[in-house]
Amino acid sequence: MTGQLPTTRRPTRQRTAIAEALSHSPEFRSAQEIHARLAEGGAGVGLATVYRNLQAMAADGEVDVIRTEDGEAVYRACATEDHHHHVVCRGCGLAVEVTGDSVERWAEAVAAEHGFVQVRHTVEVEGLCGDCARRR
Amino acid sequence: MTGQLPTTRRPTRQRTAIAEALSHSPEFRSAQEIHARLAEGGAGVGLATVYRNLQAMAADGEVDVIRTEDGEAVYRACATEDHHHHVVCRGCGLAVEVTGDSVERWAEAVAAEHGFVQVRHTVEVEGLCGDCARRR
DNA sequence: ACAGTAATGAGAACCGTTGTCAAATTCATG
DNA sequence: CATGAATTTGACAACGGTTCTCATTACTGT
Repeated sequence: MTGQLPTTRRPTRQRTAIAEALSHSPEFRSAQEIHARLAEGGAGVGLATVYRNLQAMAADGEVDVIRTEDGEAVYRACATEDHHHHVVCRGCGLAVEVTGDSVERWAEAVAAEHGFVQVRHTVEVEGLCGDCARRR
Repeated sequence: MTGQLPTTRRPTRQRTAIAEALSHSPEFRSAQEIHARLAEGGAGVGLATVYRNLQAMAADGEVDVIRTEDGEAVYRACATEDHHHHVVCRGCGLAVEVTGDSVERWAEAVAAEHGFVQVRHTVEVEGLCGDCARRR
């Protein structure tokens, strides 16, 4: 069920710069942050271009996207190419990648049980990370 | 006893209407949807008021908030009693309630594994129900 | 009833994101 | 290398959800 679509992407200076910038940061970055970083780095890239490419990369599974608490989309180079989820701290925003075969199976099974096909699922786990919990 | 923070909330027609509308829907609703529903229901409530109250309710833990894939905030009355999830058909909207102890345990375990506490989770499973699948 | 204070509503302001479209870049060919 | 077709880019406008502003209205305790 892996689906590398026939993606026809042309390698451009901008696209490379964006991927590069992203790969150098272990943290999640917003499109605006990347745009700013590229701007001050001399190699300016249009804001719209940054958005477009990040979206495309996310669609291709090259990067992870999550929404911050205030709805901003933030991206990060994928640590694993596989399908996975995140556990997000509602205190500091720390996000940890986790995989969970059991959830995948459960989702698939419970959907099939009711005759559903082409199943997709969204799982969000949030809590307080150790540091934030201690800090309260 | 833990408690009701000294929240000085005044009971108003608007606030009640919002809570009411929310409690009648098992699904997550956006502020705009609630605003629209109240509007056509005769008892109009200002959009800003809907936003303010939903935020307040969320802050007080009366309702759950999650962000849709496109960044919109959606709210749902807290199901303190029967915690369950839904499998929603993206064709016709059919929603089936399902429970899943395995998911609950997985979420708890995976969070604890990374030192997270006060864990909450949201799980949404979507696909095409049998009818819709056949119809394509 | 009355004053004090929280809540409301209409609309403007915000801000992240997406759309527009002409100009620039890339690729495949001749 | 020249050329043309198809992508991609970028500046800026437009969008949409959310928040802010502030005058007006509705509760509350006395």
